[in-house]
Amino acid sequence: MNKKTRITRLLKSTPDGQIVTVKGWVRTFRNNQFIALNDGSTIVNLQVVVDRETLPEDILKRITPGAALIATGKLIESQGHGQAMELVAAEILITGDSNADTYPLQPKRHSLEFLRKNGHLRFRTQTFGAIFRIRHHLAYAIHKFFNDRGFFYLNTPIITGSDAEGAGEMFRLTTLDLNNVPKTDDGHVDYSNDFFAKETNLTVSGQLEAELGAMALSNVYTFGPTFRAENSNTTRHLAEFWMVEPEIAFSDLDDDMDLAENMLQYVIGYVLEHGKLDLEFLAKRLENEEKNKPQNERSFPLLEKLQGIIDDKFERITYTEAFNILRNSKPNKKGKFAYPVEEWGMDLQSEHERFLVEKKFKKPVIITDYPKGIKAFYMRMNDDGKTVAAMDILVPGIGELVGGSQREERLDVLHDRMKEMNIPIEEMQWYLDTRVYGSCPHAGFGLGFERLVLFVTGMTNIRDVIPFPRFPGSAEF
RNA sequence: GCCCCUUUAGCUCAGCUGGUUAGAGCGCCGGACUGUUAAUCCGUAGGUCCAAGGUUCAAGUCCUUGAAGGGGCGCCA
Repeated sequence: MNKKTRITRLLKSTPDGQIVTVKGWVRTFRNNQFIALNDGSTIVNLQVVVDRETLPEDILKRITPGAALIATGKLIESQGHGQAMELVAAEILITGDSNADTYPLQPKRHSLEFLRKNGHLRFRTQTFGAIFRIRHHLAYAIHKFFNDRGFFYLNTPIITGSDAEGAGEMFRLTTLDLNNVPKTDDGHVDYSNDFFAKETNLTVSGQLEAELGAMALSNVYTFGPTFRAENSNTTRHLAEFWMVEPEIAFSDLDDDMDLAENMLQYVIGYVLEHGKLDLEFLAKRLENEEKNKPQNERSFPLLEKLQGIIDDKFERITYTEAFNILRNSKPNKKGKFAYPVEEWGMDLQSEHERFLVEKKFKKPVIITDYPKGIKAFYMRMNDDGKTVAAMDILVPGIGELVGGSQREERLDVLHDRMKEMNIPIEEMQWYLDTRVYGSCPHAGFGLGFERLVLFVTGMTNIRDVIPFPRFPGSAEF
């Protein structure tokens, strides 16, 4: 079964009549003669030419969209115009038929909604093939980026016994009989007989554990599944998503921003090089999609947008600067914002982020030094006593792509902050110990991997860039 | 969780101020075709107009409720 050549490799060879075997799925069959065969290795189909004089009638009838087959024959320069080479089949072996009457995918454009409903087959379309190849390249590039810079890949727990991460609603995990939940005398759930003998959840972030690693290995990163039980119904949220969380010791917020910016530029450069054909396809797709939109609603052409990320430095402004820009902006003065910008300390809404990124600066913007009231307990207090050393990277079309901060390394300050925000200090001693023993300035950030894939592919719904999306009311497969 | 929109053939959609037998393109099926590129040409079949209730002489079309899907907002990555 191993004697096959993947189409991506064939395309790099010179066709001179060599005998090759390809294995893949039929996309279309034209003129009873031309099979467009795709094996998933590339978006490009290989044209397999069959001789209908010699090919048995029953085989000919079974070459239908979606059918799996093995074709062996000579690879020659194509006599047609649409492709450089083609395979003249001497032998066709169909390994799996596909009933054309019931196969949902037709050789035509389908809506993303329809393909979402047929999620088990959408991998076989050009669009989703491209998306998931790009997703792979991005994941690989992230590992490569960190590895090449001396970072260690640290696996933080998926099942967590810590409920103080404060990043959102958690999924509870238990083996208790839900029809007969044991209770303690005071009426609470008795976890003493549960699998872990305590309350456990699916992780919402590996950051706190990553900090433990960074305080010994210096530079670490996590890249794993993350879960949020929020009832979020948007095109940018999932209940199960993948997050990248580097953590760097002896570093401050500037180092953190540099790391994030360099990483984004590196991985986007990597896909521009290694996922060129897929990106070109997605770019054309986006262009067609937006043909009917009025000019001012169209997004920037995909490839130029990605090249711009590499060529341009990100804009860096403080929350206070952003606040002033927004307060004095035209839409704010004309009352166009649903949330007027009036009081320092307010959280920035989507409409504000979009104004800054898409109208004002027209490139990624890093906003730093947020008011302490709207940020997490572990972020380092600035000298003004009002803001923390936090940073969010906002990008066009997505909004928040990265959220990070310098961590509070001073035990007394951290202690006070935790008290202030009602974080259970007793349960967090393991975390505080990093500040008790050999504390140092350190920083890190979280990158929503699917949001990165959204940004790079130009797709607009996050459910289309993860193979098996989980969201409120839906956990198919 | 809140707001808006959509639901008509396998898919993508049209269907006017309510009025005869609900249409198109593509797909499927049948036929033609040896250089096609989502092939092309000819032909046939294919409908619980999302569901329930209501208004009306008459409802795909109007109203109410519900379901499913999409978009926006909030929560965030």
